Amino acid sequence: MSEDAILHADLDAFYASVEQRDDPALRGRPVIVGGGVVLAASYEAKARGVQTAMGGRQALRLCPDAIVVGPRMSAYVEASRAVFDVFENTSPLVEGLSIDEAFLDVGGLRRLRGSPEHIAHNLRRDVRREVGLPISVGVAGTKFLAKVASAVSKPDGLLVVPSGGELDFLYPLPIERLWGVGRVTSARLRSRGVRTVADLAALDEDVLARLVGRGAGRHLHAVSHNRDPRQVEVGHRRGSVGAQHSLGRSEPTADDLDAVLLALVDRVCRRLRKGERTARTVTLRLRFDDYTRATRSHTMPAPTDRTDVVVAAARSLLHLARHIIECSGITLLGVAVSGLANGPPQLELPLERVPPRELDGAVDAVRRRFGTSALNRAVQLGRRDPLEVPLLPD
DNA sequence: TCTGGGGTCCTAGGACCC
DNA sequence: TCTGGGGTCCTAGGACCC
Repeated sequence: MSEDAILHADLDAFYASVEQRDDPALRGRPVIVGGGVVLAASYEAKARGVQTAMGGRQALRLCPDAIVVGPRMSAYVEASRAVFDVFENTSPLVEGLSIDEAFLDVGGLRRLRGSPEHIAHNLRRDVRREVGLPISVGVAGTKFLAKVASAVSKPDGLLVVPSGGELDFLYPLPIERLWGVGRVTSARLRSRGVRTVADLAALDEDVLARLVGRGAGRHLHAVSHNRDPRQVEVGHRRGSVGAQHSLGRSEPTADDLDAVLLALVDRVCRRLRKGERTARTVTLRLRFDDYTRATRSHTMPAPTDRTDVVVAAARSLLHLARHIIECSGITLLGVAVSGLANGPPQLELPLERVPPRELDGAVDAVRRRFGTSALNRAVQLGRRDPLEVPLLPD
Protein backbone atom coordinates (compact mmCIF):
# COMPACT_ATOMS: atom_id res chain seq x y z
CA MET A 1 0.00 0.00 0.00
CA SER A 2 1.32 3.43 -0.82
CA GLU A 3 0.47 6.82 0.56
CA ASP A 4 0.76 10.28 -0.90
CA ALA A 5 4.12 11.56 0.13
CA ILE A 6 5.97 14.08 -1.95
CA LEU A 7 9.21 15.88 -1.19
CA HIS A 8 10.11 19.18 -2.77
CA ALA A 9 13.86 19.67 -2.43
CA ASP A 10 15.24 23.11 -3.21
CA LEU A 11 18.87 24.24 -2.84
CA ASP A 12 19.29 27.46 -0.89
CA ALA A 13 20.67 30.50 -2.79
CA PHE A 14 22.18 27.91 -5.09
CA TYR A 15 24.86 29.80 -7.06
CA ALA A 16 25.90 31.83 -4.00
CA SER A 17 26.11 28.69 -1.86
CA VAL A 18 28.41 27.02 -4.39
CA GLU A 19 30.67 30.10 -4.29
CA GLN A 20 30.76 30.03 -0.47
CA ARG A 21 31.47 26.32 -0.52
CA ASP A 22 34.39 26.75 -2.91
CA ASP A 23 35.92 29.84 -1.32
CA PRO A 24 36.11 29.84 2.49
CA ALA A 25 36.75 33.60 2.46
CA LEU A 26 33.16 34.08 1.28
CA ARG A 27 31.53 32.11 4.09
CA GLY A 28 29.42 34.13 6.47
CA ARG A 29 29.67 37.16 4.21
CA PRO A 30 27.15 38.80 1.85
CA VAL A 31 27.83 37.35 -1.61
CA ILE A 32 26.24 38.43 -4.86
CA VAL A 33 26.62 36.31 -7.99
CA GLY A 34 26.21 38.29 -11.18
CA GLY A 35 27.15 41.76 -12.29
CA GLY A 36 24.67 43.98 -14.06
CA VAL A 37 21.94 42.01 -12.41
CA VAL A 38 21.80 39.79 -9.32
CA LEU A 39 21.63 36.12 -10.37
CA ALA A 40 21.84 34.87 -6.78
CA ALA A 41 22.42 36.37 -3.36
CA SER A 42 23.65 34.62 -0.21
CA TYR A 43 21.41 34.78 2.84
CA GLU A 44 23.74 37.35 4.39
CA ALA A 45 23.01 39.59 1.38
CA LYS A 46 19.30 38.75 1.36
CA ALA A 47 19.10 39.86 4.98
CA ARG A 48 20.13 43.31 3.75
CA GLY A 49 17.36 43.41 1.17
CA VAL A 50 19.22 42.13 -1.89
CA GLN A 51 16.98 40.05 -4.14
CA THR A 52 17.41 37.90 -7.21
CA ALA A 53 16.97 39.80 -10.52
CA MET A 54 17.67 43.13 -8.82
CA GLY A 55 19.92 45.60 -10.62
CA GLY A 56 23.53 45.37 -9.47
CA ARG A 57 23.81 49.04 -8.61
CA GLN A 58 20.77 48.97 -6.37
CA ALA A 59 22.02 45.81 -4.69
CA LEU A 60 25.30 47.51 -3.83
CA ARG A 61 23.48 50.53 -2.46
CA LEU A 62 21.63 48.23 -0.08
CA CYS A 63 24.70 46.20 0.76
CA PRO A 64 27.91 48.13 -0.01
CA ASP A 65 30.17 45.51 1.56
CA ALA A 66 28.81 42.69 -0.60
CA ILE A 67 31.35 40.60 -2.44
CA VAL A 68 30.38 40.38 -6.11
CA VAL A 69 31.56 37.33 -8.04
CA GLY A 70 30.96 36.43 -11.67
CA PRO A 71 28.88 33.33 -12.39
CA ARG A 72 30.68 29.99 -12.94
CA MET A 73 28.02 28.02 -14.75
CA SER A 74 30.10 24.89 -15.15
CA ALA A 75 30.62 24.67 -11.37
CA TYR A 76 26.87 25.02 -10.80
CA VAL A 77 26.06 22.38 -13.39
CA GLU A 78 28.49 20.00 -11.77
CA ALA A 79 27.08 20.66 -8.30
CA SER A 80 23.57 20.18 -9.65
CA ARG A 81 24.48 16.82 -11.15
CA ALA A 82 25.92 15.68 -7.84
CA VAL A 83 22.78 16.76 -5.99
CA PHE A 84 20.56 14.99 -8.50
CA ASP A 85 22.63 11.83 -7.97
CA VAL A 86 21.63 12.04 -4.32
CA PHE A 87 17.99 12.52 -5.36
CA GLU A 88 18.14 9.47 -7.64
CA ASN A 89 19.65 7.40 -4.86
CA THR A 90 16.80 8.45 -2.61
CA SER A 91 13.86 7.64 -4.90
CA PRO A 92 13.42 6.36 -8.45
CA LEU A 93 10.64 8.92 -8.96
CA VAL A 94 12.42 12.25 -9.40
CA GLU A 95 11.02 15.16 -11.39
CA GLY A 96 13.54 17.93 -11.99
CA LEU A 97 12.05 21.43 -12.13
CA SER A 98 15.17 23.46 -12.71
CA ILE A 99 18.89 23.37 -12.02
CA ASP A 100 18.34 23.50 -8.26
CA GLU A 101 15.00 21.89 -7.36
CA ALA A 102 13.05 18.69 -7.81
CA PHE A 103 10.05 16.72 -6.64
CA LEU A 104 10.58 13.23 -5.23
CA ASP A 105 7.74 10.77 -4.76
CA VAL A 106 8.59 8.72 -1.70
CA GLY A 107 5.12 7.31 -1.07
CA GLY A 108 6.10 3.72 -1.79
CA LEU A 109 9.33 3.76 0.17
CA ARG A 110 8.14 3.53 3.77
CA ARG A 111 9.22 -0.06 4.28
CA LEU A 112 12.48 0.39 2.47
CA ARG A 113 13.59 3.77 3.77
CA GLY A 114 11.23 4.82 6.53
CA SER A 115 8.76 7.67 6.90
CA PRO A 116 8.74 10.61 4.47
CA GLU A 117 10.10 12.82 7.23
CA HIS A 118 12.93 10.39 7.88
CA ILE A 119 13.74 10.21 4.17
CA ALA A 120 13.73 14.00 3.94
CA HIS A 121 16.05 14.24 6.91
CA ASN A 122 18.48 11.79 5.34
CA LEU A 123 18.28 13.56 1.99
CA ARG A 124 19.33 16.86 3.56
CA ARG A 125 22.14 15.13 5.43
CA ASP A 126 23.38 13.38 2.26
CA VAL A 127 23.36 16.54 0.14
CA ARG A 128 25.27 18.37 2.84
CA ARG A 129 27.76 15.54 3.31
CA GLU A 130 28.32 14.56 -0.31
CA VAL A 131 28.00 17.90 -2.12
CA GLY A 132 28.58 20.39 0.70
CA LEU A 133 25.46 22.46 0.08
CA PRO A 134 22.46 23.45 2.20
CA ILE A 135 19.09 22.31 0.91
CA SER A 136 15.55 22.86 2.11
CA VAL A 137 12.89 20.19 1.87
CA GLY A 138 9.11 20.39 2.11
CA VAL A 139 7.09 17.24 2.74
CA ALA A 140 3.38 17.01 1.97
CA GLY A 141 0.70 14.99 0.26
CA THR A 142 0.69 17.08 -2.91
CA LYS A 143 3.28 18.71 -5.13
CA PHE A 144 1.85 22.12 -4.59
CA LEU A 145 1.93 21.92 -0.82
CA ALA A 146 5.40 20.39 -0.76
CA LYS A 147 6.65 23.30 -2.86
CA VAL A 148 5.08 25.87 -0.56
CA ALA A 149 6.44 24.03 2.48
CA SER A 150 10.04 24.02 1.25
CA ALA A 151 9.85 27.76 0.59
CA VAL A 152 8.47 28.40 4.07
CA SER A 153 11.17 26.24 5.63
CA LYS A 154 14.08 28.17 4.08
CA PRO A 155 16.93 28.56 4.71
CA ASP A 156 18.38 25.12 5.36
CA GLY A 157 15.07 23.86 6.68
CA LEU A 158 12.75 20.89 6.77
CA LEU A 159 9.01 21.29 7.04
CA VAL A 160 6.48 18.48 7.14
CA VAL A 161 2.84 19.34 6.55
CA PRO A 162 1.01 16.64 8.47
CA SER A 163 -1.86 14.80 6.88
CA GLY A 164 -5.04 16.51 8.05
CA GLY A 165 -3.20 19.71 8.93
CA GLU A 166 -3.00 21.04 5.37
CA LEU A 167 -5.53 23.84 5.67
CA ASP A 168 -4.22 24.95 9.07
CA PHE A 169 -0.86 25.36 7.37
CA LEU A 170 -2.15 27.05 4.23
CA TYR A 171 -4.81 29.46 5.42
CA PRO A 172 -2.67 31.96 7.36
CA LEU A 173 -0.09 32.27 4.56
CA PRO A 174 -0.01 35.46 2.45
CA ILE A 175 -1.17 34.81 -1.10
CA GLU A 176 2.29 35.65 -2.45
CA ARG A 177 3.54 32.37 -0.98
CA LEU A 178 1.49 30.46 -3.51
CA TRP A 179 3.16 29.06 -6.60
CA GLY A 180 1.55 30.99 -9.44
CA VAL A 181 0.84 34.27 -7.65
CA GLY A 182 3.25 36.90 -8.97
CA ARG A 183 3.25 40.66 -9.09
CA VAL A 184 0.16 41.15 -11.24
CA THR A 185 -2.05 38.51 -9.66
CA SER A 186 -1.06 39.63 -6.18
CA ALA A 187 -1.99 43.24 -6.96
CA ARG A 188 -5.33 42.22 -8.46
CA LEU A 189 -6.22 40.06 -5.49
CA ARG A 190 -5.08 42.58 -2.90
CA SER A 191 -7.14 45.29 -4.57
CA ARG A 192 -10.13 43.13 -3.66
CA GLY A 193 -8.99 42.70 -0.08
CA VAL A 194 -7.64 39.19 -0.59
CA ARG A 195 -4.49 38.91 1.49
CA THR A 196 -4.27 35.38 2.85
CA VAL A 197 -4.96 31.94 1.46
CA ALA A 198 -8.01 31.84 3.74
CA ASP A 199 -9.36 34.97 1.97
CA LEU A 200 -8.66 33.27 -1.34
CA ALA A 201 -10.41 30.06 -0.34
CA ALA A 202 -13.51 32.04 0.63
CA LEU A 203 -13.84 33.36 -2.91
CA ASP A 204 -16.17 31.77 -5.44
CA GLU A 205 -14.34 30.16 -8.36
CA ASP A 206 -16.26 32.26 -10.90
CA VAL A 207 -15.40 35.47 -9.08
CA LEU A 208 -11.78 34.41 -8.99
CA ALA A 209 -11.81 33.56 -12.71
CA ARG A 210 -13.16 37.01 -13.57
CA LEU A 211 -10.42 38.56 -11.48
CA VAL A 212 -7.36 36.68 -12.73
CA GLY A 213 -8.51 34.68 -15.77
CA ARG A 214 -10.07 31.27 -16.15
CA GLY A 215 -6.95 29.11 -15.94
CA ALA A 216 -5.33 30.95 -13.05
CA GLY A 217 -8.70 31.19 -11.28
CA ARG A 218 -9.29 27.47 -11.48
CA HIS A 219 -5.76 26.76 -10.32
CA LEU A 220 -5.88 29.13 -7.35
CA HIS A 221 -9.32 27.97 -6.30
CA ALA A 222 -8.16 24.36 -6.32
CA VAL A 223 -4.91 24.86 -4.45
CA SER A 224 -6.42 27.16 -1.85
CA HIS A 225 -8.63 24.18 -0.96
CA ASN A 226 -5.58 21.92 -1.09
CA ARG A 227 -6.67 20.14 -4.23
CA ASP A 228 -3.77 19.18 -6.50
CA PRO A 229 -3.98 15.89 -8.37
CA ARG A 230 -0.66 16.24 -10.23
CA GLN A 231 1.68 13.30 -10.00
CA VAL A 232 5.45 13.37 -9.88
CA GLU A 233 6.44 12.77 -13.50
CA VAL A 234 9.71 11.26 -14.57
CA GLY A 235 11.30 11.77 -17.97
CA HIS A 236 10.01 15.18 -18.97
CA ARG A 237 11.71 16.60 -22.03
CA ARG A 238 11.90 20.30 -22.55
CA GLY A 239 9.47 21.86 -25.02
CA SER A 240 11.54 24.74 -26.30
CA VAL A 241 15.13 25.86 -26.68
CA GLY A 242 16.12 29.49 -26.85
CA ALA A 243 18.97 31.96 -26.68
CA GLN A 244 18.92 35.71 -26.29
CA HIS A 245 21.31 38.57 -26.08
CA SER A 246 21.01 42.01 -24.52
CA LEU A 247 22.16 44.76 -26.84
CA GLY A 248 22.28 47.56 -24.30
CA ARG A 249 21.44 50.91 -25.88
CA SER A 250 23.83 50.50 -28.75
CA GLU A 251 21.33 51.29 -31.55
CA PRO A 252 22.53 48.43 -33.71
CA THR A 253 22.33 48.55 -37.49
CA ALA A 254 20.52 45.91 -39.52
CA ASP A 255 23.85 44.20 -40.13
CA ASP A 256 24.64 44.15 -36.42
CA LEU A 257 21.29 42.56 -35.70
CA ASP A 258 21.88 40.00 -38.39
CA ALA A 259 25.22 39.04 -36.87
CA VAL A 260 23.68 38.59 -33.43
CA LEU A 261 20.84 36.63 -34.99
CA LEU A 262 23.29 34.24 -36.65
CA ALA A 263 25.12 33.67 -33.39
CA LEU A 264 21.89 32.99 -31.52
CA VAL A 265 20.52 30.59 -34.12
CA ASP A 266 23.84 28.80 -34.23
CA ARG A 267 23.76 28.31 -30.46
CA VAL A 268 20.16 27.10 -30.46
CA CYS A 269 20.69 24.66 -33.32
CA ARG A 270 23.82 23.19 -31.77
CA ARG A 271 21.82 22.45 -28.64
CA LEU A 272 19.07 20.89 -30.75
CA ARG A 273 21.52 18.60 -32.51
CA LYS A 274 23.32 17.73 -29.31
CA GLY A 275 20.00 16.65 -27.79
CA GLU A 276 18.94 14.93 -31.01
CA ARG A 277 15.84 17.08 -31.23
CA THR A 278 14.17 18.90 -34.10
CA ALA A 279 11.89 21.92 -34.03
CA ARG A 280 9.07 23.31 -36.16
CA THR A 281 8.36 26.79 -34.81
CA VAL A 282 10.87 29.63 -34.74
CA THR A 283 10.13 32.60 -32.48
CA LEU A 284 11.93 35.91 -32.52
CA ARG A 285 11.87 37.79 -29.23
CA LEU A 286 12.37 41.53 -29.11
CA ARG A 287 12.62 43.94 -26.24
CA PHE A 288 12.71 47.69 -26.55
CA ASP A 289 14.20 50.56 -24.57
CA ASP A 290 10.88 51.18 -22.80
CA TYR A 291 10.86 47.50 -21.75
CA THR A 292 7.92 46.57 -23.91
CA ARG A 293 8.28 43.28 -25.71
CA ALA A 294 7.16 41.71 -28.93
CA THR A 295 7.41 38.28 -30.52
CA ARG A 296 7.15 37.12 -34.11
CA SER A 297 6.89 33.45 -34.90
CA HIS A 298 6.82 31.17 -37.88
CA THR A 299 5.96 27.50 -38.11
CA MET A 300 7.80 25.53 -40.74
CA PRO A 301 6.25 22.71 -42.76
CA ALA A 302 8.71 20.17 -41.37
CA PRO A 303 10.83 19.97 -38.23
CA THR A 304 14.51 20.74 -38.58
CA ASP A 305 17.73 21.07 -36.61
CA ARG A 306 19.60 22.77 -39.44
CA THR A 307 21.22 26.11 -38.76
CA ASP A 308 20.70 27.38 -42.31
CA VAL A 309 16.98 26.59 -42.30
CA VAL A 310 16.38 28.26 -38.94
CA VAL A 311 18.52 31.24 -39.98
CA ALA A 312 16.32 31.72 -43.03
CA ALA A 313 13.16 31.63 -40.92
CA ALA A 314 14.60 33.94 -38.28
CA ARG A 315 15.75 36.41 -40.92
CA SER A 316 12.33 36.62 -42.46
CA LEU A 317 10.85 37.24 -39.02
CA LEU A 318 13.37 39.99 -38.42
CA HIS A 319 12.33 41.48 -41.75
CA LEU A 320 8.69 41.20 -40.71
CA ALA A 321 9.45 43.14 -37.53
CA ARG A 322 11.63 45.81 -39.18
CA HIS A 323 9.05 48.56 -38.73
CA ILE A 324 8.62 48.17 -34.98
CA ILE A 325 12.39 47.91 -34.67
CA GLU A 326 12.80 51.18 -36.55
CA CYS A 327 10.21 52.91 -34.38
CA SER A 328 11.67 52.07 -30.98
CA GLY A 329 15.17 51.28 -29.81
CA ILE A 330 15.76 47.56 -29.64
CA THR A 331 17.61 46.37 -26.52
CA LEU A 332 17.28 42.61 -26.72
CA LEU A 333 17.15 40.04 -29.46
CA GLY A 334 16.24 36.42 -28.81
CA VAL A 335 15.59 33.30 -30.85
CA ALA A 336 13.65 30.32 -29.55
CA VAL A 337 12.47 27.16 -31.24
CA SER A 338 9.54 25.08 -30.08
CA GLY A 339 7.33 22.29 -31.29
CA LEU A 340 10.22 20.01 -30.47
CA ALA A 341 10.27 16.43 -31.62
CA ASN A 342 12.77 13.69 -31.08
CA GLY A 343 14.67 13.51 -34.31
CA PRO A 344 17.85 11.97 -35.64
CA PRO A 345 20.76 14.35 -35.84
CA GLN A 346 21.04 15.81 -39.30
CA LEU A 347 23.70 17.65 -41.19
CA GLU A 348 26.09 19.56 -38.96
CA LEU A 349 25.92 23.16 -40.07
CA PRO A 350 27.71 25.36 -37.56
CA LEU A 351 28.09 29.11 -37.83
CA GLU A 352 31.22 28.85 -39.90
CA ARG A 353 29.29 27.19 -42.71
CA VAL A 354 26.46 29.64 -43.05
CA PRO A 355 26.97 31.17 -46.53
CA PRO A 356 30.29 32.97 -45.97
CA ARG A 357 29.60 36.04 -48.05
CA GLU A 358 26.58 37.09 -45.97
CA LEU A 359 28.30 36.27 -42.73
CA ASP A 360 31.39 38.28 -43.68
CA GLY A 361 29.26 41.33 -44.35
CA ALA A 362 27.57 41.11 -40.99
CA VAL A 363 30.81 40.42 -39.17
CA ASP A 364 32.51 43.41 -40.75
CA ALA A 365 29.60 45.60 -39.75
CA VAL A 366 29.89 44.53 -36.13
CA ARG A 367 33.64 45.06 -36.15
CA ARG A 368 33.30 48.55 -37.61
CA ARG A 369 30.64 49.56 -35.16
CA PHE A 370 31.54 47.88 -31.90
CA GLY A 371 35.19 46.96 -32.33
CA THR A 372 36.87 43.58 -32.34
CA SER A 373 36.12 42.63 -28.76
CA ALA A 374 32.39 43.00 -29.32
CA LEU A 375 32.72 40.92 -32.44
CA ASN A 376 34.50 38.23 -30.50
CA ARG A 377 31.73 38.32 -27.94
CA ALA A 378 29.10 37.86 -30.62
CA VAL A 379 30.98 34.94 -32.10
CA GLN A 380 31.64 33.49 -28.66
CA LEU A 381 27.91 33.58 -28.13
CA GLY A 382 27.58 31.10 -30.94
CA ARG A 383 30.29 28.82 -29.61
CA ARG A 384 29.52 28.95 -25.94
CA ASP A 385 28.92 25.67 -24.26
CA PRO A 386 25.19 25.06 -23.87
CA LEU A 387 25.41 24.91 -20.11
CA GLU A 388 22.54 27.14 -19.07
CA VAL A 389 19.54 25.52 -17.42
CA PRO A 390 20.67 22.07 -18.43
CA LEU A 391 18.66 20.02 -16.05
CA LEU A 392 15.84 18.67 -18.11
CA PRO A 393 17.32 16.67 -20.95
CA ASP A 394 17.33 18.72 -24.13
C1' DT B 1 13.83 49.44 -9.46
C1' DC B 2 15.36 50.25 -14.57
C1' DT B 3 16.16 44.57 -15.55
C1' DG B 4 20.18 38.68 -17.56
C1' DG B 5 19.16 34.41 -19.60
C1' DG B 6 16.55 30.35 -19.62
C1' DG B 7 12.10 28.30 -19.41
C1' DT B 8 6.50 26.99 -18.61
C1' DC B 9 1.60 27.57 -19.26
C1' DC B 10 -2.64 30.14 -20.59
C1' DT B 11 -5.67 33.12 -23.53
C1' DA B 12 -7.69 34.91 -27.56
C1' DG B 13 -8.51 35.71 -32.34
C1' DG B 14 -8.33 34.18 -37.07
C1' DA B 15 -7.85 30.65 -40.73
C1' DC B 16 -9.35 26.51 -42.19
C1' DC B 17 -11.81 22.10 -42.25
C1' DC B 18 -15.84 19.03 -41.67
C1' DT C 1 -26.52 31.88 -50.38
C1' DC C 2 -26.76 31.75 -45.64
C1' DT C 3 -26.49 29.42 -41.42
C1' DG C 4 -24.78 26.31 -37.35
C1' DG C 5 -21.43 23.84 -34.19
C1' DG C 6 -17.06 21.79 -33.39
C1' DG C 7 -12.27 20.94 -33.91
C1' DT C 8 -7.25 21.96 -34.98
C1' DC C 9 -3.49 24.87 -36.06
C1' DC C 10 -1.07 29.18 -36.02
C1' DT C 11 0.21 33.72 -34.16
C1' DA C 12 0.82 37.15 -30.55
C1' DG C 13 0.76 38.54 -26.03
C1' DG C 14 0.94 37.99 -21.00
C1' DA C 15 1.87 36.05 -16.35
C1' DC C 16 4.87 33.42 -13.84
C1' DC C 17 8.98 30.69 -12.37
C1' DC C 18 14.17 29.91 -11.37
